[in-house]
Amino acid sequence: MKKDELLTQANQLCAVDYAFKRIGGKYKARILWYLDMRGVLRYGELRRTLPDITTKMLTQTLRELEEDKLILRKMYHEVPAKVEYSLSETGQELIPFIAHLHAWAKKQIEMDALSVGKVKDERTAAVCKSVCDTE
Amino acid sequence: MKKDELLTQANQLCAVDYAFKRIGGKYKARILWYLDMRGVLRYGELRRTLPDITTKMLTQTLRELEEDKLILRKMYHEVPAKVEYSLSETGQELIPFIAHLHAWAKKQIEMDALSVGKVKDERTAAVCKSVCDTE
DNA sequence: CTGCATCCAGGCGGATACTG
DNA sequence: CAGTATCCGCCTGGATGCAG
Repeated sequence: MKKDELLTQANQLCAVDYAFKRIGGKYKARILWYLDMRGVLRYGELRRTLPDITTKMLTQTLRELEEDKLILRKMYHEVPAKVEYSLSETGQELIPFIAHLHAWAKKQIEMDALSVGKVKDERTAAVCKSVCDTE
Repeated sequence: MKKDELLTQANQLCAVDYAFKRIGGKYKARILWYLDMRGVLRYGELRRTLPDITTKMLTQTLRELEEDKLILRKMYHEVPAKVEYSLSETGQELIPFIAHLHAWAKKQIEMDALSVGKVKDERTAAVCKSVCDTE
């Protein structure tokens, strides 16, 4: 959802609602998080970092983040094409909150694993950890 | 989505993704936020606080939050019925992050209003403000 | 390499009516 | 008062193929 569409109905929305419309969705927070951790990323790097994303969703999500001015897009007119994405200043303001959420989630996942006794495959978990939880 | 369903696929998920699955959706964050601001709330009070919610979504969302142990549910076997909802300890740990998000969103909304020059209806905005942004 | 176009399924959430 | 039950539209997101 675009920012100006949101504004037209801003009256009936509260701030928390507004925020979730801008950074909600299946991939937005993760992309912001990765961009903060790794700095500047190319399209293909992002795609490899999110193994479950399709090109359609990656492009669409990046466009929305760009229109909302949360990320910066830099094109190089070369052959083959090259595009770099990075966090904007506004986007960086969101990192502390994603970090807090991330810390909370990690703790929860560990507690869940203990109490329920699942998550056996430690190797797979380690892969996810290396991709997602690098600090 | 329930917690145990999440755990079965936890290996392929990263922490940020996990968190958004638990507090994402259209109403979850707002409900947690209101419960923190107002303490204990009854079903009907919650419904009035979220003017745009239907009983189906309110019940469903409350059930999911309860199963995820983010809120507490206390029933009184009286006539007429009475049920009270409040934050659990785990739920309270999420408040700082929602607060941060809320502050960010408020700032963004003001900036958007200035730059785009919309949001004319101040009375309606005031209503939302009184309901959503009470501190 | 970095996308866009098209088609399609599933599920989130809405509307309405009914109940202990 | 605090929900259930049912039906249904829409929109998110997936799969595939094509293009500059």
